[in-house]
Amino acid sequence: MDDSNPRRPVPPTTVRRLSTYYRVLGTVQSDGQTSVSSETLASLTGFTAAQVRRDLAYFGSFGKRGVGYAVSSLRQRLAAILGIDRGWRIGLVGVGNLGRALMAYPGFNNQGFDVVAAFDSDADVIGSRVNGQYVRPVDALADAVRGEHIDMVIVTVPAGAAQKVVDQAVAAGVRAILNFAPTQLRVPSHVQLSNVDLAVEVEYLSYSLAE
Amino acid sequence: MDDSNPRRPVPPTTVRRLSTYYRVLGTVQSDGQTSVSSETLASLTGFTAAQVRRDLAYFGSFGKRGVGYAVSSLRQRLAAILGIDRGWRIGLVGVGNLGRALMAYPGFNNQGFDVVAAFDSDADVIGSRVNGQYVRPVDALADAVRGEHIDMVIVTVPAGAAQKVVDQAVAAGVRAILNFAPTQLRVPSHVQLSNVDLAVEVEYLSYSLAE
DNA sequence: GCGTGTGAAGCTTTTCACAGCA
DNA sequence: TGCTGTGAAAAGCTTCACACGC
Repeated sequence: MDDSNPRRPVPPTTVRRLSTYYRVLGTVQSDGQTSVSSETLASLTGFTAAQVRRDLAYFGSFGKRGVGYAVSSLRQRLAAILGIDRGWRIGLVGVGNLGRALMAYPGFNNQGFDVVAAFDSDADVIGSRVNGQYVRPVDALADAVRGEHIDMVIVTVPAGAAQKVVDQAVAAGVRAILNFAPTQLRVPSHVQLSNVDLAVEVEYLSYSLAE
Repeated sequence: MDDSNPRRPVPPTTVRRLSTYYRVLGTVQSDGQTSVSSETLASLTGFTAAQVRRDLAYFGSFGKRGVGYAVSSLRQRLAAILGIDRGWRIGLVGVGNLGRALMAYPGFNNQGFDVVAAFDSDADVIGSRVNGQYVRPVDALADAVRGEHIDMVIVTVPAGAAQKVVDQAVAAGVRAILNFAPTQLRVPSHVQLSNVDLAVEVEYLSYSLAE
């Protein structure tokens, strides 16, 4: 079969790895390779070859036995599966250092994601231009979500301000929230929420060192 | 038992959650609560009560049946378990927006982690002061790791520059690397490596929306 | 021959459900 | 009574190992 619609439930761990396959396929492609084996993808990503094959097989039979995977078509497939070929419209709230870093991140504004609006509460920042966007006041968020069809909001405000931002975005009909504030957010079940906690991995390393 | 030394192997997932318990216990403590139940910790973190109890039980019997966990002593315990009471000395390489965001992150430079040195390759940034640190040239990294006993290096440079930075840090004897560059790094097995890929979660959300 | 795709086994992690203690 | 700590069961994920097709 070579359908992109999974017949079996796809583990979240698999989806997160797809993102990495997509990235390294870009570099493999730049290197002029047209075919790549699960073994090679494994060594480029740090996962195992069995994981690579299993992960891809959730979505179809993309490889050729005895050969490997066709780089360019696999990459396109992954883009379709991940939905990064859909031009999601993203609003970013909180244009501090982290917000700016994300707006400039290669593979964010670049590959598939359009940060189409940026918001902040700081009068000194509002009206300034960051990465091609004029920063608007946070109060303008709800109208922008509605009027400019924003699908996803990235939250890079301080923890204390995050829930209010999210409530406004949700009320205005946003479909997904990516939260970088170190706080637990409440959203209705029809809104997708993902959290990135920048402290978790340092503390994990700290634990590993301390053991 | 109430030893902090686990008798059974601790799942990595548990360690990552400890970090979140530690954070929310801070807010519980500020609220003046002295005791907290697994149910409450669950609702504050988004995990389940069973997970909370199981996670903590890996390290001892910290709770009182019928009551809950003593907030302040549990928090101290977690700090000891995670090793964030040890004052790890951290060097940060790449003082772009992401690097600056991390240096200013509440609960980084604050709670247990000291960014004691910052490095960059940009002549315009070198010598400037960021979050209390004078930015030094990347060439000074190895000497600093050796002479100033840096335990951990945070890498926030572009992907293409990351491996070289890591090689220098490793050669100079660093024990752990936290990598934010979207690339697979090679380190010897005695060096702990963790990766944070900022694109993974957006793409995960994108997948969820696309389904 | 080679490398994918996949049953089956093995391992990890979560959830259940309740005994036991404050 | 209320809530922890934990065996046991269930679910989820990874690894093994090999049949299959290029």
